[in-house]
Amino acid sequence: MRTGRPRSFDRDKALEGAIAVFWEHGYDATSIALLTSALGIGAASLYAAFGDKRALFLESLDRYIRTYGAFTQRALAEEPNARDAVERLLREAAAAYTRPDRPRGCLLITAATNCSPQSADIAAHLRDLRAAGTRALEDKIAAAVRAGELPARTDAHALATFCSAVIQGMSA
Amino acid sequence: MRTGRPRSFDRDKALEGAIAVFWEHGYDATSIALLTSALGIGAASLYAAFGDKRALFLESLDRYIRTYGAFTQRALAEEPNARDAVERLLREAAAAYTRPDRPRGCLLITAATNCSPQSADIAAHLRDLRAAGTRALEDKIAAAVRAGELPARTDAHALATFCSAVIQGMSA
DNA sequence: TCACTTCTGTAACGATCGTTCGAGAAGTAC
DNA sequence: GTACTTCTCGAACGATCGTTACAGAAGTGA
Repeated sequence: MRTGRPRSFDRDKALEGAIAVFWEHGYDATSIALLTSALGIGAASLYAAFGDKRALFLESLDRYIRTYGAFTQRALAEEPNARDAVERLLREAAAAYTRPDRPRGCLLITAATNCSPQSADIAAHLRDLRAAGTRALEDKIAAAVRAGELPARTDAHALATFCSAVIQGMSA
Repeated sequence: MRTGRPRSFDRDKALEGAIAVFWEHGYDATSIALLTSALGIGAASLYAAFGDKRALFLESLDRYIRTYGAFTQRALAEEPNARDAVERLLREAAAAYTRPDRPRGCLLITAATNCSPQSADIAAHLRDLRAAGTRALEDKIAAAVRAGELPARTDAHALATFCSAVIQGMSA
């Protein structure tokens, strides 16, 4: 059994709250004071539970991708046809980014636009994640081209990039 | 003649430099220290010439719209056909947002995403400016529909919103 | 009960934020 | 020359940033 004074808050609920705050304000604009007041816990507790701000953001990001943002991977994995996958992707993105009970847009897209120079690594990390998503879409399209579902002259890279741009535009 | 010690720098050049810094880092992430080092001016001189940070940003924004961002209004004003206007808009936006000698994207779109709560009015102002641009596009499309250039059932609002989303996506 | 461990609230750290004050520099007007 | 106005440099303001030290609270194991 774990000894010592038990934590007075639910770590998972706090993480969920942190996701909401980061989602709404981005990384830089989310201060520790904002987090502590939103989550109702002291700064020391937050640091003891999650490390520093950067680690808390990365953990929030990881959970976000596996929950709120998972529809993108599901669309690509569950739809056998590439065209259906793209259509579902766009439809679900439009729905997900405008839900009234959640912050608007996509955490990956908006969290680190215009970040300060000292958090450039966070911005780079988010850029990599977005690029990975675009590449997954490109692979799906390229596979469909090889399978004959799409015209042979389809530029998979350009099409995937365009779809990502549309999604990023919807997010804003 | 204006008496007193003359200003040691070119106000217009400084404003141009401020546009570049705001364009690259956004509003919140642009600190006064960043501006003074980029422009080679002391903080007091900057305040004497432009007021405070907010006023400097608004003046930079005004000048940006009339120079770098003017292609949008030109496309709508100079192209008689709505379809040509939209095509030109998209092409010129793609070119303008990827010029290697300038920061990427659009200042209006990226400057105040994820801003801190105390600069929410700046974000609201930028939102209004973007909305005005979308409305101008919508008016152009609606006029084309009335003139018979586009199908009568065209949803001008939806189409204009979609084009704006694509442009905003290209900016990111 | 008593040691031990872990968490919590408070207060503070140095750094940076936007902004301003004061002394001196650099001009014009007389 | 002197008076006057304006700008420039450096230091400093209070506020906030992310982060941590410290003392006490609240548990477990004996």
